Amino acid sequence: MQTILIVEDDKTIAESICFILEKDSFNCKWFDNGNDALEFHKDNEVDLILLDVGLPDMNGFDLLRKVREKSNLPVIIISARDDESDQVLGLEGLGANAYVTKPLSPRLVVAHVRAQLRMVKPEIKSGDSKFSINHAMQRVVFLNQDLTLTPAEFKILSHLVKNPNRVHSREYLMSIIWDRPHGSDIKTINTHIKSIRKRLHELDENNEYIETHRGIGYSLIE
Amino acid sequence: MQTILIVEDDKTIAESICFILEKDSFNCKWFDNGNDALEFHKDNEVDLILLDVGLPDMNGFDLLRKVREKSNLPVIIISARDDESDQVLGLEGLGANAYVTKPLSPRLVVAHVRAQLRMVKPEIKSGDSKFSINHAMQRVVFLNQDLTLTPAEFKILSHLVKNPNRVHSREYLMSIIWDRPHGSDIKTINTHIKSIRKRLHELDENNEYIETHRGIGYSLIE
DNA sequence: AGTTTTGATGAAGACTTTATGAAGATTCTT
DNA sequence: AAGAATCTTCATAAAGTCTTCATCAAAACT
Repeated sequence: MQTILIVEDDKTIAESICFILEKDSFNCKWFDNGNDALEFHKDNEVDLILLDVGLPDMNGFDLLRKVREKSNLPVIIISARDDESDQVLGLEGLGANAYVTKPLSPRLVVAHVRAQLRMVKPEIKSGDSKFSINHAMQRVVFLNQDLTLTPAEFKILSHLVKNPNRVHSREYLMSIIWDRPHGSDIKTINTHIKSIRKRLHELDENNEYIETHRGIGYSLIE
Repeated sequence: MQTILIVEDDKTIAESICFILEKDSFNCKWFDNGNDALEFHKDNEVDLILLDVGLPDMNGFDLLRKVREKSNLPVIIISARDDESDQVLGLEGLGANAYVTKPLSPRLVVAHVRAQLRMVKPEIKSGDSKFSINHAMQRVVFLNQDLTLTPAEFKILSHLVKNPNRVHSREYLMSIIWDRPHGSDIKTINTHIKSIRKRLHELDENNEYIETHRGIGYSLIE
């Protein structure tokens, strides 16, 4: 589970953000002042900091500066001031990753949190799928191994990986392979699926990941 | 140099952002519509997209969705609407990385760009590559030996060395050889790759360092 | 159970993409 | 301007991929 550190002196705001974050199964740790937050950060593993720059004991920017001396974990600044030079200072000068201005909705804050964490640990799907996509190499990663696929196979499998647990018709999978209409036999898909399955079996004998849905199409089971 | 793609139909805004970005030594590419931008993204290496969601030909969100099918590069949304649900949709639903609302100052945009790219960068090369680049001499060092390359070969190979383990399309490799568009046959790249491979083989018989990705391009394996 | 429909499988052939060697065109040097 | 180096094109060979087809197996239907 990922830990979010929230540094915010307004208890109401902090609580509502924490509430949503925890509902989203984050571990949320709240501090109402910079020094305590810094202390916690020193000894604990933190994945992201939500930082109100208007703190009583310490300027939020100072806190950010101190954090940045030790780590470059994502920091989202919360500010009551919609001041441009503040934003530029925070983002560029001190290395914050995002800047949200009050009034803020907790839902939006969570969206920002997710957006940041997505970058640090890309491709975390709901649940921990055995599949992920290596865009840079045009490969599908299966059980931490790169699968070498033909272009058509890659197009099909990556689409299944992106949309698991739902049935995709052969017609639709055909349309993924070709940019423009192509008068090929629909059964071609069967053969492609066959070779994808074969490659998957080479890495994992036991399981059936691609399920056939009679009369409809195929789906990938997570 | 990093390439920023800016998709924005307001010429004034686009130009002022481009101006600052280029002064900051980014390579900035502007499109006033989604389709052209998508086309460019297909064949070129883009490091970040600045996306106005209010486009004439295509909803910006659709563009983002299409981009996300192929890559997970950072996307910053520019929007005239300060609408919370739009922001949440962009950030969470479609995987944008930041959301900036108009009116915007170019300086702030650049700050956001830097903040995003800072996160992606940690592709620090582990120093144990068999390749390195001697810029001063315009040479690639391979197994501690200087490789004599022609200008075109140097441009291609040094780019592969700088960005190993990812596929580079022939179109993109072409654009590296020539500064401005050049109506040459795309297959020219095959010939250059051939001669680079030949030179590498002269120093190391056994291994295949440049991998062919059918229908896509080439990559250098570390 | 027998028939029909649908999918799986393996292999052949068509087709597409890439590699290769060499020739022609271009550019650079002297 | 001649010669050398480089870049591009071309034809052909080789490799890889896609599609089709025939056959078998499995499920659904009577």
